[in-house]
Amino acid sequence: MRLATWNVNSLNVRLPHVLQWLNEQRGDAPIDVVGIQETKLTDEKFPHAELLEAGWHSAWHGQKTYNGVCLISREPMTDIVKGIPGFDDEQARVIAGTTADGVRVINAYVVNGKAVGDEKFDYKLRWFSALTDYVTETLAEHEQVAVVGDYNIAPTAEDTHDPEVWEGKILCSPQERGALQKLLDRGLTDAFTLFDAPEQRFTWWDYRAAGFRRNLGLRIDHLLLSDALKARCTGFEIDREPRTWERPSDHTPVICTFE
DNA sequence: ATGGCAGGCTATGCCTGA
Repeated sequence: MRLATWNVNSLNVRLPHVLQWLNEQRGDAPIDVVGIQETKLTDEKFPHAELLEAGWHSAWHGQKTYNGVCLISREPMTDIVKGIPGFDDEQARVIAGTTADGVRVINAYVVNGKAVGDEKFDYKLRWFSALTDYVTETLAEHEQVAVVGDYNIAPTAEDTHDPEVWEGKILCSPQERGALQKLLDRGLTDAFTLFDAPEQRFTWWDYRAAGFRRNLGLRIDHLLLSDALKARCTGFEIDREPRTWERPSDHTPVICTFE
């Protein structure tokens, strides 16, 4: 089984890339589920029919202009839950579902936060705390859990292209890293840490100033695994290829393989 | 040098992103 996460920065613009990428992954090791963030689509505009025609099932949770998440899968997912239960949120940032073989997948687009101390930063921390409680409840109900998505948090200084620029700033503050650690402490492992760190570890590059060419990146997209799922994990890959395509998303897909 | 680029919309400039 292969599970992926990808912030596509508008599914309207990026649907051809998503279909091309899913198609290229077919064969020996096809993608079973990909959690997508920043669809930027209202529910009525979600390209459900186009995906189905291409052989993919989907579940979506969208809003106008901003945010929006979905799960695209080879087999239909079940028990779809949208948003964080019990957390009143106008922003469509979370969707969860269970795969055919019983893996509970929570797909999240974590709040950016704008700047440390900004009111959006406070919302980010409140929101992440609610996500942490939700994950804790999910771990009590399911053995195999994956919490995937765009976390908008670079876990360590090594996950930034230039710590001089990033340390202490948004995405890299002690508060955000502490919140991520608290989530991990509930019983999850960052799949990236299961294998030798690749030379290229970033998952996002700034559109500006030739960020990709100059490798001005961050590692902010993650797949966090419960112990039972971690035991099945045989591979981790950041696929930089779609970032090289014409008119790409600023994020690139991250994939976990399971036996 | 604190911007650059990209997407979406109240659109022909502004907001958000990371």
